[in-house]
Amino acid sequence: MKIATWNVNSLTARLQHVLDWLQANPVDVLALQELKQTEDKFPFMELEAAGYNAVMFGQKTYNGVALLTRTPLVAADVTRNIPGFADDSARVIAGTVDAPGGPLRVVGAYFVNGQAPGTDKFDYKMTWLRALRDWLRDELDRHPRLVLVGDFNIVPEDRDSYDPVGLAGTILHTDEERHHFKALLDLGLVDSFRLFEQPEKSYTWWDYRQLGYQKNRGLRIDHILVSAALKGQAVACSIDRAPRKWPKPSDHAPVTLELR
DNA sequence: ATGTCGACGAATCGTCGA
Repeated sequence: MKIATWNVNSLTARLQHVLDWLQANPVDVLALQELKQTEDKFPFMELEAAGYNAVMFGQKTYNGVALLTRTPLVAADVTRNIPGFADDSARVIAGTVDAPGGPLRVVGAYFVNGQAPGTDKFDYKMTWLRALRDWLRDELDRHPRLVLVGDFNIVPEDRDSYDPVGLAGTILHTDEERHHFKALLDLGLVDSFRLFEQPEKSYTWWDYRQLGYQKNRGLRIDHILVSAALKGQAVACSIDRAPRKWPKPSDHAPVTLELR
């Protein structure tokens, strides 16, 4: 069973990339972020023709998340955003899929970027991260078999940044953000990418500017965290850089986890 | 290199967010 996550930077602009990638990589679940579209624009038909069911939570211009699945989700328990946390942004969608070993809870999220420390947006990021952790604590009680996937907008460790010294203390690299990432691990979640040997300088995002991809000036900010109950079933986790080389790419690459 | 990309509203570019 394979679960993937991809920030597509507008599904309107990237639908063909998603369809092409799914054809080559027929994962069981694909979580998408930054759809930048409302539900009436969402390509349900095209995805269905490609063999995928979809649930989405969108808004105009910004944010927006979806879960694409080869088999329909348990419809009754799809959750949009963090329950009890008032939020103008569409950032979270969670659902349950049937999987070997029992139902699997998939939480797809587009974490707040936060702009820069000291700004209102950074404060919102901290508040949102606290609310996410508090909700996930309960969610893990209800669903011990859980994966948290998406664009975390957090560089967990120095080795996940092309310039950890020059960028120390800047957005995505602050101690406060890393503290929140660790707080998720303290819930029993594990960064599945680090369960396996990985190439040096593995990143999931590269700035469009300054030949960021060509120079591998990237960050690893897209993650797949697995609950303790699932950790033993993880077989592989990898970043697929291929679509980052296609014409008009998303600035993010997809990440895929394989569970046995 | 503020050095790109995408969406939007209003104009055929400026602004915002990432």
